[in-house]
Amino acid sequence: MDRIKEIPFFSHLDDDGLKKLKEISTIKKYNQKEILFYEGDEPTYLHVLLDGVLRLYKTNHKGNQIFLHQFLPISLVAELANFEAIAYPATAEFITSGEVMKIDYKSLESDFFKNPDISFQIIRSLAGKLKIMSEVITNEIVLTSEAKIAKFIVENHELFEKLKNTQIASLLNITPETLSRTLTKFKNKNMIIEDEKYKILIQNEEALLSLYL
Amino acid sequence: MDRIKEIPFFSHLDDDGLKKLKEISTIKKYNQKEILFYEGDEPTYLHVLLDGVLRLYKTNHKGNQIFLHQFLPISLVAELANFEAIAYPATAEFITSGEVMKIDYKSLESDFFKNPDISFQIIRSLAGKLKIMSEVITNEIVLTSEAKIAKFIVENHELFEKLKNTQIASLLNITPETLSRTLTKFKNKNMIIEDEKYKILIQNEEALLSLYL
DNA sequence: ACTAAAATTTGACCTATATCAATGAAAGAA
DNA sequence: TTCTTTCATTGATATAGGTCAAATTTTAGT
Repeated sequence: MDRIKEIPFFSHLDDDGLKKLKEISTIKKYNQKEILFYEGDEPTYLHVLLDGVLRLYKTNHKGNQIFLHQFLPISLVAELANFEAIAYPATAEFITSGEVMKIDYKSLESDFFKNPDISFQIIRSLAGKLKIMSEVITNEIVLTSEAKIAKFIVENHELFEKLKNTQIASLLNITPETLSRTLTKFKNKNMIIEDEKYKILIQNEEALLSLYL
Repeated sequence: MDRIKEIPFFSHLDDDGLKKLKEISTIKKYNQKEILFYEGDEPTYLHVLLDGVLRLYKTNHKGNQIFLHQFLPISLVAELANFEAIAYPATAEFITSGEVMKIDYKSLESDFFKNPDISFQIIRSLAGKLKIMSEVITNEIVLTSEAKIAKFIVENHELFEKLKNTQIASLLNITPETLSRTLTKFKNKNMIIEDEKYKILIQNEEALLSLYL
């Protein structure tokens, strides 16, 4: 259980603090596709993702998943619901097997909030989440599909080698058809070329940038 | 300058803390339509809105404003940019005349973050902002226009008396035409009636709820 | 290597909502 | 009150992107 020390969030704790923390927390393993929490659930735990990839999404009126964010270890998960005493605003699903530390939030609040180091870590973590949300808003509300794709190519073109187009489409909350059509358009305009299979090379970065900046 | 004491954010400060705070802050008045900060600006101050109504919005590729939130006094504004050392992700414009306290953030950080009360207030404030962002995402990405309007009627029907339909449309990020057509539809389905001019009465709340829940 | 399943591409079509334009109603100024 | 500007309504049209379906290509399992 000395893994707690490796969590940046708690690395400043003294031995006494670590002991208390162990008392109010448990570690649990999850399989792929298992749900950590559902949109609407009441929060009792503060979750720290120790291992695996956790996907956060909302569901729209048609039942489609709207991708918000993917958590990689080690990170604090969905702390908003805890601090505001509201239900989780999104669903968290493991897309690989994984492991989380579940901390009883009520105990944490009373014991640890006096600790400035912890408070500061929480502030950083909340600010980080806010940044993610702000980016979600930019990507989903401000940008068109074409702009989203252009941005993704510029910022993550190496992912085209690693991910299927269906997966990329799902990260961008667009359909694979739209992604395919738009990539074809970009190729026809010589903005990108497909060097070898699934490897995209940017030919005209300015043109791509101009689509979203 | 004893107004600082009235700011919930700083109400727990002792006299010494208040004195320091005064040294690193100024109060400034703004006129209607003045801009507090633009999307993309680098933050140097932490802003506390003391008076007036401040609108936060992003601008899309066509130059349209996308409404995010309206701040009412007294509240801490746009703290994300400060904590994450990134540029402001949105523009803040006064829609009435107003007044803000501008606090030099760097000094605040070094002096006040050790204070657990302040840290806790900041955590609450960040969590509050996160909640707003989460609601923006729900409203803008998850809901259809019809659902947004139904939700607005259920939760804010009294605002129809106070605001023009163009203003409501802008709060919902839809066009006045869409709002008008949808209201007509709701009236035809006897979900709402327009009692007297601009006063909307809900006739069938269940039907409205079913459109967005 | 052979087959079944999954992913991609392309075309045809659909839908929600924006845009544009015209008309009428309300509000504010003279 | 009358005039002018703003606001609301309605119809016609445009458009981005989704849905459905079929053909083709790629990937994975045996």
